[in-house]
Amino acid sequence: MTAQPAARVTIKDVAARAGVSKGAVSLAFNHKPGLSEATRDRIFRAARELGWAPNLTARTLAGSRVDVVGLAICRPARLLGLEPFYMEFISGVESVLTEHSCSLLLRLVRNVEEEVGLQEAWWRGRQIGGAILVDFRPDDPRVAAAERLGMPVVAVGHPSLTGGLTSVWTDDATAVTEAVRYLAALGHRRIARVGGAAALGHTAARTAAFDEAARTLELAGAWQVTTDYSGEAGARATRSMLTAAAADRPTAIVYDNDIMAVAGLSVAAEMGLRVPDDVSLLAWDDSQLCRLTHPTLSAMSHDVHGFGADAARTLFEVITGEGGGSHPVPTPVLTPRGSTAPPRM
Amino acid sequence: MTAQPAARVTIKDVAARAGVSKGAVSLAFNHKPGLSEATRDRIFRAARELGWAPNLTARTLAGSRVDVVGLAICRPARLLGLEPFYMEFISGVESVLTEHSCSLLLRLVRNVEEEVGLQEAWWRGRQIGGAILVDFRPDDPRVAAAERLGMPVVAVGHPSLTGGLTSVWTDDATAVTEAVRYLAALGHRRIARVGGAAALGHTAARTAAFDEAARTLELAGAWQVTTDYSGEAGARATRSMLTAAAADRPTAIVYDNDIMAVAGLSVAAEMGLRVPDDVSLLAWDDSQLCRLTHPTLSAMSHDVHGFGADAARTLFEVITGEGGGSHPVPTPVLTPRGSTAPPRM
DNA sequence: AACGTTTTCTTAACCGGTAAAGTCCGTATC
DNA sequence: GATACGGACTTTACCGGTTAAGAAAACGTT
Repeated sequence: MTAQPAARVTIKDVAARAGVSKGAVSLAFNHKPGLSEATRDRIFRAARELGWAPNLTARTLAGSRVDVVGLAICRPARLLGLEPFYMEFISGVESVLTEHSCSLLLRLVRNVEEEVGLQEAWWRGRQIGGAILVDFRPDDPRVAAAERLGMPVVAVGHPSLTGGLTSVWTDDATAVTEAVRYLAALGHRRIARVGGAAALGHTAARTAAFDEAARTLELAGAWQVTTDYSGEAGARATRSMLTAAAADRPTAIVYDNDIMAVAGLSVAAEMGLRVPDDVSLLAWDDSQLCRLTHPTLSAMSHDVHGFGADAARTLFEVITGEGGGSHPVPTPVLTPRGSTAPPRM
Repeated sequence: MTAQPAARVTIKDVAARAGVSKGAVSLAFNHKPGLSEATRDRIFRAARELGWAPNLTARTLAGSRVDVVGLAICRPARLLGLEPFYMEFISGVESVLTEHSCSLLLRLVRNVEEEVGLQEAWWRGRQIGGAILVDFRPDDPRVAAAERLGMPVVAVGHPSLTGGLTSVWTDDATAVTEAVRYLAALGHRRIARVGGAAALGHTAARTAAFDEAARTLELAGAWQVTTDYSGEAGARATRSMLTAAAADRPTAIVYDNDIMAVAGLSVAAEMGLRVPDDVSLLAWDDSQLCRLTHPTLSAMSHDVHGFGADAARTLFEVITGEGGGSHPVPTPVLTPRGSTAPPRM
């Protein structure tokens, strides 16, 4: 990948045109003191006339800032396309980065080890000024790696998973508990959950919280499985739940994302079951999708865009060294729509 | 955004450890001739022991390659989250970039002018070695900008929109024609289309092709509208079509993406219309979503992942100067599923 | 008028690499 | 035995900025 032979204008050209040294141009463009208003104006005029903008690569090398943050996502590419979560998260991140005229370096990776290597290469190579780490799993190697490198990062995940890293997280346990309580309050006793990827830390947290809630509420028929977050997996799981013997068949199912909930809805329809009369469905994340189905999907609603923005903001705090303590974002709130109702035996 | 005070290993440290000059280290790491096997080994060992990797920023500045390609997307952030298209496209792009250990610099922008400015800043600042341009509109300013800058780009869009730029495109006209022919062959005469954003070039192309097909097939009841690609807009458009007087009401609707088709399905259900008996629906792009609904959605199926990969591959060809001519990717093919059938009057 | 201060700007070193030109040395050539 | 040559490195000059230290001009003071 070689550079094109294009006559690029550099700081030297601007300096020559303004009749000053390149040091002066640098001062002007970084709004540092030591220049008269007149010279400053002359420099900016010259730069404008030449269409010059500082070369960020050189600027980075010279040791000041790095205007890029890294984000590596580790999920099968095919699934990513469909998961509204990430794109919405990214758009939230972007909205904050843009304010700081900062860009996002994105990369899809196959596994955590690859991500560790990538982040290290990015950091060592001064490609990024910090990173957002997502999808934590127990004993995640990225915690140690980030600390070893001294790289500013914000971890998106519960503190129990992210070690000493500054983190931003949703209170999954509370949200799951609320979801189960809601369904139980409607009168459901046999409640099932179609979870996400078992390897992920927050899936484990939700699974534990679900168990706990079922025990507290003395729900005999609680039942949960984990999947890969795909619609197909969601459909499969739902199908196997709904074809169980009538005495075991759940009357309400909670999903770990909205894609699987949509798939569940379709399975119910295909089996001739009415939602919510025969079975209630409760989605998670609540993208626009939940309002597009019929019936509309009740969901644990979550401002994913805001979540991303919050993560980015926190990263900036870490980078500038202003505390940037860990904190939770608002817990997903229950948004009842058309897919949940009391069970009709 | 200042750098962290971390003791970073540089080429000098490696050189010292291996007992050679930094020039030698550079030669070794770029696999250039002029070093004995023994020295080469010593250098690599030293680098491994110190955990050194070349600083890409410095490497870029020194004038060789840039291992980053830019992609700016111009759609309201909220919509992006839901559109499976982009994430899937990106994952395709990534799959090729990864092979070249190249990263993607992503940015969401508000309008084309902002994008032009951004791409120019990226290019001038040596942040990127090339760019992928998407969502062309008539008289797109990016064509001139890219040519003026001499920046390697691949334009995703029909050559009639992308001027002299190397481009990769789908044959929308043919696909639309096929879609309309198919519905007409099933016996539909009143066919409607819910299009995407009017400002986009390919929307115009599809609109024209739809008109043309309707004329050729002498369909009196052809009817189309444009939207913003959102599910809400799709629902609104569908609702207004399906509430038309019976004599005008379309018996088949083609959508410009799958989100709107899903929304359309839900509107039909809400109005008590059976799909496909009362109305046939045909989606576009065909993400996993189309297989998750009930009935499943027939779609003009399109390998978006492959499309992205193709765009990235073409960009590399442009960068290395190997021709890299414009070419179409496979035309979307009709994938009939459960949402299309002959009309039942 | 001489002198200390500021203000304003220049110089030069440096960031961490690359690449062209230069040096040194062993060996084949005549 | 002087000369030419090629292999193995080293030197050195960039790339395009930043920044600390230095210098010159402007200014206020006594």
